[in-house]
Amino acid sequence: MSKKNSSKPTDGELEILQILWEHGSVSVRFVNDALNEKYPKEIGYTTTLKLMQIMLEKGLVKRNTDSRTHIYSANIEESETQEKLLSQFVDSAFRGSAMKMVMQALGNHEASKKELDEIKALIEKMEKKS
Amino acid sequence: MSKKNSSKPTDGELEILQILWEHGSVSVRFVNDALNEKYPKEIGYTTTLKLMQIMLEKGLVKRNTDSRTHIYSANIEESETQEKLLSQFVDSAFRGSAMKMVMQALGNHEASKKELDEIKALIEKMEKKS
DNA sequence: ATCCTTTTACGAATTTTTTCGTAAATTAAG
DNA sequence: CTTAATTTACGAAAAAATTCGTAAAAGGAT
Repeated sequence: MSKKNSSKPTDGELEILQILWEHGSVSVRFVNDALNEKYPKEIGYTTTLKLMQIMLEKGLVKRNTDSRTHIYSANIEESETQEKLLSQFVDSAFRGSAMKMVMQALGNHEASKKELDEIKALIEKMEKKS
Repeated sequence: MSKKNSSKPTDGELEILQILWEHGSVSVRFVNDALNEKYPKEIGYTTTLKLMQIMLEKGLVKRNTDSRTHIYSANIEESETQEKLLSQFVDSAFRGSAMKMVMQALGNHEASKKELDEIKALIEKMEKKS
């Protein structure tokens, strides 16, 4: 039975999770480099390390300590996490109206024909269900 | 010229903004009552007051001090704020893929026929543009 | 006028999140 | 082997966000 942690990862934690989701199993050094590539403001190595150690305690990541450089990977699923974050975000920023948010997102985004087709397909599937 | 504040409102601030966007011009007491109605854990009156005073300094809200009970209202637009928050959220939680997020939102949400029709109309409009 | 309640202002305590300095351990280089 | 570089562990400082206690001011009730 998994203990559900209703508190969401902090911004910093989410940044690291993104890297882990994208790259799988990596060292602290790798994550720190990735962060510093992304941001102008240099982030200290021990800062990243500490954050990842905290995330380990919280169960957000797991690690392999066989070799000296510990190898970390995500311990929560990306899509599940996105689902939770999304619902909280819709509540906090769009007063619970997912549709309002979808409309805003669609309106602001330059969607490709393929993407629009996918959405249309999804909508048709939903219409059949009802 | 409006100074663009790229830092997003905190969770607490956003909660209060929601109430202001929904109800317009209201007192601190009103906001505090609304918050306490929403949450099990009682929030002290002065806590809400202080937060709103800070928001005033930041320019997130404005107030009318003609009468003793000051009347606050939002000083930033809901849709503009939503737009900013949405783009930041897509970046931080969906690695920038708005479409992935839209799909997730559509999939998880029980949409009414009317809502689906609106989206279809929006998609058609977007297809014409391209 | 006096008392009671509400509201504001202010400062500070608390909690959460982020950041980093330092030391010890391990590995790599010469 | 000795030195230098890398990594972990740990604690604590710094920064950001939240919470509240207290006092003074303003109104309302009797």
